[in-house]
Amino acid sequence: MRRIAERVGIRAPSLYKHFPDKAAVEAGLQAQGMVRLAQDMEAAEAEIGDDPPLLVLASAYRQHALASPHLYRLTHTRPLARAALPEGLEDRAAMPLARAVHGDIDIARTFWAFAHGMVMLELDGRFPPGADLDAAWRTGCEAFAQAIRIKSRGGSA
Amino acid sequence: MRRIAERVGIRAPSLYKHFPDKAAVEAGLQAQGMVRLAQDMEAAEAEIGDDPPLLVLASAYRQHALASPHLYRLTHTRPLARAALPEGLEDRAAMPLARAVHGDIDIARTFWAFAHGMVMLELDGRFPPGADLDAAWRTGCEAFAQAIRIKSRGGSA
DNA sequence: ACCCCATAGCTAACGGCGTTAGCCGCGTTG
DNA sequence: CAACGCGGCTAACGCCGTTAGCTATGGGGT
Repeated sequence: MRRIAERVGIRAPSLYKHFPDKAAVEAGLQAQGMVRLAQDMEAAEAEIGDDPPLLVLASAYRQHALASPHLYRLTHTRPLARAALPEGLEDRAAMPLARAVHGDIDIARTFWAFAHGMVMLELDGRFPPGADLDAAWRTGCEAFAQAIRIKSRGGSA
Repeated sequence: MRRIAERVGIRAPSLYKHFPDKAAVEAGLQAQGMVRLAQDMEAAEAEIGDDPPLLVLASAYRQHALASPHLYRLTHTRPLARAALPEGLEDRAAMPLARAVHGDIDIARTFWAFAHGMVMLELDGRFPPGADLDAAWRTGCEAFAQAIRIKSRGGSA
């Protein structure tokens, strides 16, 4: 809080004239993080073209997280302060993935967990130094793409 | 540190006669967390039988994390203090999964990320209240099992 | 047998954290 | 023109990890 205050040219206690406590500041930053995620995912979706959709979304997700790791952590590694979130934002951020998996909620959640896990392990420096993370991302995306194909065998073409 | 000391019937500064600092205590706990993980994964591997290996390992992993969430966090959400780790322990914990994926390192890493992501999202209360997590776990395990089958089509039977 | 010193406890205190209490000046509003 | 509230400020509280420095106890060497 003191450091945030300093960046704004203010003393720490004055922050409490604008936010009730640290948690509220974090909630505001979470909202910002969700907005940026939604924007980045929508931008990625628009650029899918003929590439594998999951791989495009996954690459964008990874880049999103690595570009501002602190904000990513703040946004995604604690309970989401939904009360302080613009209405519909959470869904908006999830829609590009939901469309890519043809609305299959289990695959969506599973793929989300995969991407979040990959990102967190990378941010936390958990992979061995030489690990080929691009290959791992590719492998994961292909596995889920295959799962979608199988699941929709009886639903569409 | 004061709370740990109290549990041992000691004052906080006396802890520093046994550990150089808080990070060293955490490293010790990380080592304990890794030992338990290795034990739990080995136990799961022994009970695979005719069940899907990935699903058995995944269930054990999830149970392991949910059984002591604080220790799981401490062990797996920060850089691993490898220097303070018994030699070979990290590999030992990874072996059951490595065997289940027939040594495919990319699938192993990917599956690990999936499991870690699922666990972290659950621990952080990130899933919507009614979410069917068992179904998500099942879906993920099946997707990776399928990926293994495809990959080994040219290698073994 | 005795001395010595390492071990392992203690209290006091430091700087940093989030936070609260209380003060003050300025600008807007009735 | 007075009143009030908004948004700054300082001082201080209780928590945190950590350090300095004191002390008692107990095992080993002469």
